[in-house]
Amino acid sequence: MNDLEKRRSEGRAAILKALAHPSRVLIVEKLSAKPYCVCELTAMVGADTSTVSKHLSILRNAGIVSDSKQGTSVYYSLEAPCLLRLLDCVESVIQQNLQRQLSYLKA
Amino acid sequence: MNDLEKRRSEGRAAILKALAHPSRVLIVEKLSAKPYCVCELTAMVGADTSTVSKHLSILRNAGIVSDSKQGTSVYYSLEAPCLLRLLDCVESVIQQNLQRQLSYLKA
DNA sequence: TTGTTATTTGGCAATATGGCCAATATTTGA
DNA sequence: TCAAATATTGGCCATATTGCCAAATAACAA
Repeated sequence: MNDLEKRRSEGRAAILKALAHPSRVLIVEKLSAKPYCVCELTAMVGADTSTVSKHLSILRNAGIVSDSKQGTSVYYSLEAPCLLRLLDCVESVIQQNLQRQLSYLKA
Repeated sequence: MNDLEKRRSEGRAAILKALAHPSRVLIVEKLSAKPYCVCELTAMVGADTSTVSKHLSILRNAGIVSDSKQGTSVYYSLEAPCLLRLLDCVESVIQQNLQRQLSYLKA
């Protein structure tokens, strides 16, 4: 792995890592419909506000979401629209795995 | 987050987690061209054989790659073709972040 | 059988991640 | 100004991840 490849892989892995948590996946899916504030997302995720806030800051640092303050609330929006197709691909891997398991059961 | 949503997010995050490591991203990119054995991938990644073997087992457990033994070697192949488009999306997020940083510099 | 090559597995130490609580802004409205 | 509501940050602990070494396993050839 040369230096260029190494930096490329590290950059890509960093984005994937930012997505790779159940709560963060859920947040991205919810934000694909419309922006939500932290308190709304907190209710959806079902964790402490501070925990959700930290998840959001991870997504923001990765450039996946953006925030804008309105009154005392902070609203988050999805920045990268292609992420939904990305999740579709992930879903197809899951479906393929299920198919495989089914065919093992039959055999 | 109800139970269905919870399980869905966990499943998707598990796949993303399997991808979210520089060496594993590199492996997926290399395997998109053609299958390689562990020793070839070990050379590409530049880590201990045992380390690469463990990375491959993580990818295999996620259904992202499959393996087939040929002699004393084990060849790994990419199972999910859409993963390349997934990486393209990740790349576009990176490019978008760069654009943003550039426009900050200009301002 | 014995040795060689290729791979996997177990074990361990270092580091990273995740979650809650408590403390600290920040904005708004009484 | 003071209190209330919303978010973020710091601290701490439990758990997970990663990478190397050493040991075990598997296939093959002499």
